[in-house]
Amino acid sequence: MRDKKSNKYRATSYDVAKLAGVSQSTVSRCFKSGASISGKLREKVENAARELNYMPNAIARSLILQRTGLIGILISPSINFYYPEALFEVTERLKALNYRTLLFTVRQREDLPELLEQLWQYQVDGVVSASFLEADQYEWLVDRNIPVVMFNRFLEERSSNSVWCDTDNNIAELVGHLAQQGHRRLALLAGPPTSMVNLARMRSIKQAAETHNMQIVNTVHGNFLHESGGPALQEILGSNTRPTAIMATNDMMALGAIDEARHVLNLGIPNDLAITGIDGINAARFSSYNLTTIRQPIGRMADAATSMLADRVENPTLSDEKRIFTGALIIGSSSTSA
Amino acid sequence: MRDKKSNKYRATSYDVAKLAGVSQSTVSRCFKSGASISGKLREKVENAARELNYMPNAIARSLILQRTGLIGILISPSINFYYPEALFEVTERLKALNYRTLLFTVRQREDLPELLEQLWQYQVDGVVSASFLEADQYEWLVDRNIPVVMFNRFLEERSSNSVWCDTDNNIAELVGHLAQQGHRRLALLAGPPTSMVNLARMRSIKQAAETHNMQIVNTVHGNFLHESGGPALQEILGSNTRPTAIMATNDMMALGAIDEARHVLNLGIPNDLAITGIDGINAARFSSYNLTTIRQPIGRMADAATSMLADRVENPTLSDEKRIFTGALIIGSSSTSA
DNA sequence: TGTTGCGCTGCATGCGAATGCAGGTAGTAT
DNA sequence: ATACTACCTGCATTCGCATGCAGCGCAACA
Repeated sequence: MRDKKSNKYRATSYDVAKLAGVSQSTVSRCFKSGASISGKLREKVENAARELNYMPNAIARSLILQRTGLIGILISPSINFYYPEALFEVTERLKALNYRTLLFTVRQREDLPELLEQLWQYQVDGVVSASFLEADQYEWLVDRNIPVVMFNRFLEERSSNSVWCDTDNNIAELVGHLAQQGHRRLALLAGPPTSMVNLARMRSIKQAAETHNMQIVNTVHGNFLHESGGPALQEILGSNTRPTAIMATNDMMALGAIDEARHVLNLGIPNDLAITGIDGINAARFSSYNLTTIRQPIGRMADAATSMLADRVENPTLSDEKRIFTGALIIGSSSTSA
Repeated sequence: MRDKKSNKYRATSYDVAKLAGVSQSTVSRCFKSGASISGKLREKVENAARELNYMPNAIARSLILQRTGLIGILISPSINFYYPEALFEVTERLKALNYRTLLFTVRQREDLPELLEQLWQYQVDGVVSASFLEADQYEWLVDRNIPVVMFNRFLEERSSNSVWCDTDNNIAELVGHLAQQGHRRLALLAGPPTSMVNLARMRSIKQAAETHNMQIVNTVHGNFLHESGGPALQEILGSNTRPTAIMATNDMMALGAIDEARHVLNLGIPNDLAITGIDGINAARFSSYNLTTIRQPIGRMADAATSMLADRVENPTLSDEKRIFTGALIIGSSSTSA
């Protein structure tokens, strides 16, 4: 045992008990809300605790309570990149619910198995996943009694707790807007074919285009980053049938395309070419771009995810729930001249 | 005790021991690297563990080892906003060193005392602070034997472990560049007067301006966000002596100023007005802006911070160290016509 | 065959706090 | 004064794993 005299020694509830002249149980009860303890003793304990710099050891408490108060967050770089506020929103809301955030970053699918094991070893009370997560990995956690909420994702194969933004209607509205502007030939600036968000958005766009009798003359895949917008635009415009409007499945690529169009190809946006995005990232509002896009209600989604998760930590028998939000169409000058 | 038959029961080392026909200590040793255990028993234990889905409980292990493997990260929104990769870099490097990240977001100074208590209660092995942290709060942690590394900050009052980017020389170079372009009158688009980063940058700019015999005609404070760049620009241009160049103390405000200049005031950048930033954020490279700026080596800084911290967790007696990096001047078209 | 030594294994205990239960005290009612 | 509550408090145990120490078996050596 380390020297109790040393200023580095960390006082335990026993030390406080001895100094206050009470038992360890009394000290413990003193730090637990709603416990029965008399005013006199409480004061003595609190004084002793203050003198010794005592605070309860959350690790020891977790061991006996079978609850750590830790929530694991799985997050891929992209979500933090496009919605840097999302992680903060989730963490702050978890804190308000008295949970702490154990952060795990997920670059690639292969990282997951090890991360899941760490979640399990650290006894997290629940998991928010804002990254890939296969159905069987979801199940792996559920089997171990760890509630999971998927953020901005859901599983096709089975029910799951998830928070999702359904942009179908917004996209239909957006395509309608382009049709109204006289556009008949679209090109799709898509993201990675492996991305669920990308696929869902592509599907909606295709469907809406059909409804409005618009032709999708070309589909090119980028990687969701700004730098992939330019090359993709070049490829789109290099083919035989030129579109009059380009719909990107995220904002960043749309910005890249706008930059390429204006500064490399000397095209006027929106007069020579209309460009739209989806996400509603911050930079889309900058007046250099003023991008037409669809904004997702990230704050409300974070709220939903954390409260759903907390409910399931309290009551593990709750069945799965999917909360679906809708976005907001934002018409900017990248698709309409003022 | 929960029903062992239930599929929700979590096996302990005792369960594995019983199934494998060995003692609990043997199971424990089997999961510890470098422990003495014979091949035969190891195999038996591993089979039993697999059958029961057993993995060691990191919480119980932490209790006895007096080490949690948790590193607390204090981070304010702004750093994640300007360098969304920083948090990921730090977390991934910590993971490589076998530490987990306990994330705490810091909106305001007042949040800190409570967060520090949580760090202490959760027995973190160390702390990376990429947010405000007063000298006495730093001391509070050090007193409790928790090593701390400041990221992109340091303390004036006392020595500390910190990783810092000294942009003095870069700023001198940048001012020299503006002088060479013929600029004589500068304005300062500063950040919050409470921000340490902002103050350091302001000081360097003033000093360099003096060296080059340039006049700082005006200093206006924004809040480091894009939206504060426009109003600040208006205020700067509204005063009597107009500058020919504006130096912002971060990129985001510089972009806001450029947008305002071009799209509201119809000024040509850089011909009517040169604008520069500092940070080297992603958007600064977008060809709509092509901002002249100073880029900080965030990846290397993250590397330095995590390895410094790990060293101090292993060896608490190591004295404080300050690692200072330098940035890189990036000349863009916001300060020179092509 | 007896002895020494090494390498494993198990026993017992401890990490720090929470809690069921028993016992104790004070206050109220009879 | 006695009985009965109600309210506190302390004892002892528990959570799951790590580890010092003792004991045991086996091999090598004399």
